[in-house]
Amino acid sequence: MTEIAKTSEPHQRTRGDHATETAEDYVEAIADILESQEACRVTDLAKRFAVSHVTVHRIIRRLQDEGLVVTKPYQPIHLPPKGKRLAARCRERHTIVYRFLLAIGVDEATAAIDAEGMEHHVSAATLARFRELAGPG
Amino acid sequence: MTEIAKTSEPHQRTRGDHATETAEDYVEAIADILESQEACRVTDLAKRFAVSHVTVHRIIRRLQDEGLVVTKPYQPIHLPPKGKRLAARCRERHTIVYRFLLAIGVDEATAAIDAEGMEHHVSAATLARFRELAGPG
DNA sequence: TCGCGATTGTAGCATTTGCTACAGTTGCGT
DNA sequence: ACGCAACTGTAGCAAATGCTACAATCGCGA
Repeated sequence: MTEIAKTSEPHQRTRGDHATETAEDYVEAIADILESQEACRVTDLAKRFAVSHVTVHRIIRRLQDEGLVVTKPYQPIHLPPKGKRLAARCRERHTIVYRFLLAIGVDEATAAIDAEGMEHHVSAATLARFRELAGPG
Repeated sequence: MTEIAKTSEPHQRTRGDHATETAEDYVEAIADILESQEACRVTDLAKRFAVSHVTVHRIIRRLQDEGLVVTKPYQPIHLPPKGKRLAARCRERHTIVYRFLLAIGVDEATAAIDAEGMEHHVSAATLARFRELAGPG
């Protein structure tokens, strides 16, 4: 019973959602860091996410497998075109959500925190409405 | 390096966020089900979340440890006062987010989906603004 | 009352994401 | 040229959330 898992790779649907969020967060962070520094290292991300360097290392390795980032042992992390595109999309979405929250009267600190969590759950349709209501940027 | 994990229980911060979301989702779902049926069973939740009954069983056991739900072997699931309070809070928040999305012009189907994901990331301050902008319910 | 289907519970495994502890690299200063 | 500190990588563990497969329980109909 339960009639689930009709597809070949079972539990990948829900897991996938979270994995996607992680990928987006990391790629976005890497793009951010690469704007203020010449190189992005595992340690930078570990500080950013308040996580051990080991966790970052493993996630980066997975992102590399997915073609979203590029690294070599003991070398900084780069974004290939695919990663840059994703970063740009995430960045834009994040900005829209953030500006929208400000526009409806949420204070900056709260808007920053909420945008961080909300952005991954805002559909294209909702984002479009947010964009309009956020007013001119 | 990494200077994290100063507290006694390390990786509980981030994990905790997700665990909280799960708890809220389940308690909310139980409250929902108990409104349309006289009893809420593991199977009902498994269908609701499109997950195996085993996964539900384990989560319910954890929620029971936290005092959010009450169950006995082979018996339906109930909500103690603590669980009912949490459910009420979640429900209200969910409703506000949903009504808000409708108010800004998002279609019902999309609003339902987005509200589901967004609700866990909306702070009290943002929720207050949402409530005002959602208009009279 | 007996049995069979549905529900619930248990065992065991995989994956993700945390961690600590330790090992390997790199690079800079002496 | 050497060594130490910082950074990176590896090994191994815990917990959460998925799964399948199998066992146990319940309840209803024959």
